[in-house]
Amino acid sequence: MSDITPRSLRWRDSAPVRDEEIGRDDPLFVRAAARTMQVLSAFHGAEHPMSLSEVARAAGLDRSTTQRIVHTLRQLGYIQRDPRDSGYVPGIRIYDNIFDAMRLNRLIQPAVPLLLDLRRNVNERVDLSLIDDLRLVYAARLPPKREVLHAMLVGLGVPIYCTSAGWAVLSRLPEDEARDVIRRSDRKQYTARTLIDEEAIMEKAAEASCQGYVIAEEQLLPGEIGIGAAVVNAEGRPVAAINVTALLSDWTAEEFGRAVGPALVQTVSALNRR
Amino acid sequence: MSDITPRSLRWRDSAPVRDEEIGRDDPLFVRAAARTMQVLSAFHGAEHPMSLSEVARAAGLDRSTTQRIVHTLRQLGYIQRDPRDSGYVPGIRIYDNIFDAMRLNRLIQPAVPLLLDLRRNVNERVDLSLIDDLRLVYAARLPPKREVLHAMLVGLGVPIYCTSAGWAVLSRLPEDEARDVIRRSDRKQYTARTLIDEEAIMEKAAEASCQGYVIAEEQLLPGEIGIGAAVVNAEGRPVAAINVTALLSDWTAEEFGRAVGPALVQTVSALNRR
DNA sequence: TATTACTGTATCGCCAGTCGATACACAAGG
DNA sequence: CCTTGTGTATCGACTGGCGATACAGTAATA
Repeated sequence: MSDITPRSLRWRDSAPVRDEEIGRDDPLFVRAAARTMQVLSAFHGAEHPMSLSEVARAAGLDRSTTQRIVHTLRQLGYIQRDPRDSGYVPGIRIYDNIFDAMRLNRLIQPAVPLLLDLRRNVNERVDLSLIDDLRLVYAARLPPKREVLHAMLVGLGVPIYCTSAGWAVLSRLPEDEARDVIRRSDRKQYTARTLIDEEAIMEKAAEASCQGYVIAEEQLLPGEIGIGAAVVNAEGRPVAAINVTALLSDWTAEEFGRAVGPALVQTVSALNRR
Repeated sequence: MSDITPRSLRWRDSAPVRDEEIGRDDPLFVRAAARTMQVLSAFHGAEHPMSLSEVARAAGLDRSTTQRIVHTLRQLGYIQRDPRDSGYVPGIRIYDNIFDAMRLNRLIQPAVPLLLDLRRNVNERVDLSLIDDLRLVYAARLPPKREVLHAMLVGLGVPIYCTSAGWAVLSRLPEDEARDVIRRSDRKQYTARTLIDEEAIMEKAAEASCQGYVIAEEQLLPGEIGIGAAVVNAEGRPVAAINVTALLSDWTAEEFGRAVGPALVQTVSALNRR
């Protein structure tokens, strides 16, 4: 079974609903809702449609409980049976939620035309991502004219510690928070050049801080070069990031920075503080 | 507040979780899960970030209950507060679910390269949509070179009764089911030319049935022309649809059909019965 | 043909957990 | 001042969900 993303591109470190989060000492915390979402998020990183027991295991719930919740979610359209291979998969109803999320997101709406402008200028892949603790989640993704497969990876999460956009985000955080993010990341060595040393990463953040953007070479995928900048809100806190990605075979880092950097900074500053 | 979709493009007939669905006579139906999803789907068609009371009203739940569920979903990242305007909006965690849904969908994976091929041939917007009862939900959407805004409307639902893709879907259903879908649709007159008569719609379906594709002119938006074909599974039931959309100013219906039809049929048949 | 290990599905009693009433602090607008 | 909206918190009554337990089917062992 092929996948819409190459194997190397599937990061599993998206944060699932953790078991410990349930049963917390919070009178307002309704466990049933958490259980429901645990079931829904049981599909994280799954390779195949999942059987009931697999869902239960992934959700950390009893098989009986899982059964009833799955049954309910199925009736509501949030879970379906896979038509061929037997097993459960997320249902179409989910798509409604993502559409609502994008529609109500104050950042995405004004960003789209600006991203299109940027793409027109630089003619490489342009991404807008939102920040989720340790990772960036693609919210919009414009492929370059030269089409690659990644047309629709909205929802994919990439780590902050080893991406250009992530470094740009770090540069806008107070130092202690930035270091905290880095430390809590499980720094995997995706390529030989992936930075995992805290100081090295902070140095990249510093670079982003003074230039407004920062370039990452081969951090997640060999042969890939990225340039990223962070979007901040009215309080100056980072809320999103934009990055442009290209192939190292087409650019040197210096050329890439000179060609794309200014346009990127301009796009980001148009979105800042809104 | 601008929106990522023009006002005329926001169909509200996406099916929310209905109140009647809760409290049904089903011992396996867990109400708490339904309540949770009612809260999550309360954002359907919302124009602004919603206050607690608005969420409660939209979800059809008590304010207290809503409060606790929102509280929980917020801790889990499925709901956030809008940073500027006060109010709740769907959280980033939602994006994980959509990504899982797409990744585990057996149809989307093999479809992407085929859609790219098709787009390369016809050079107009190409959509893949999944069927959700009365509507089609965009699952992949490839904009044409000539960029329009609609870069990322994954998750948008459009009605079946008045779209080319929808007619193609109808053509693959048994007649009684097709008529049932049409009757249950609340047939709105989007444009002057929108078909709302059952027989007229069935005729379009018949056209789709013999040609393999069908053309729709100005059904949802003035000036828009679309051509659609349905994808069927091994049992011959429709599971998805592909449509190509262009501007009436660029094509006559006949030209459009001759130019795009064969390529579309070929793409669809490559996806059929898998 | 048993045996085992999976599926998905169904039933039911007990008691944990949720509902919803009720209340409070605060802000905006008349 | 009152009124009407926020968001948040507390708590007792009672319901509704948990999870043990069971069963039919299927597929891959022996």
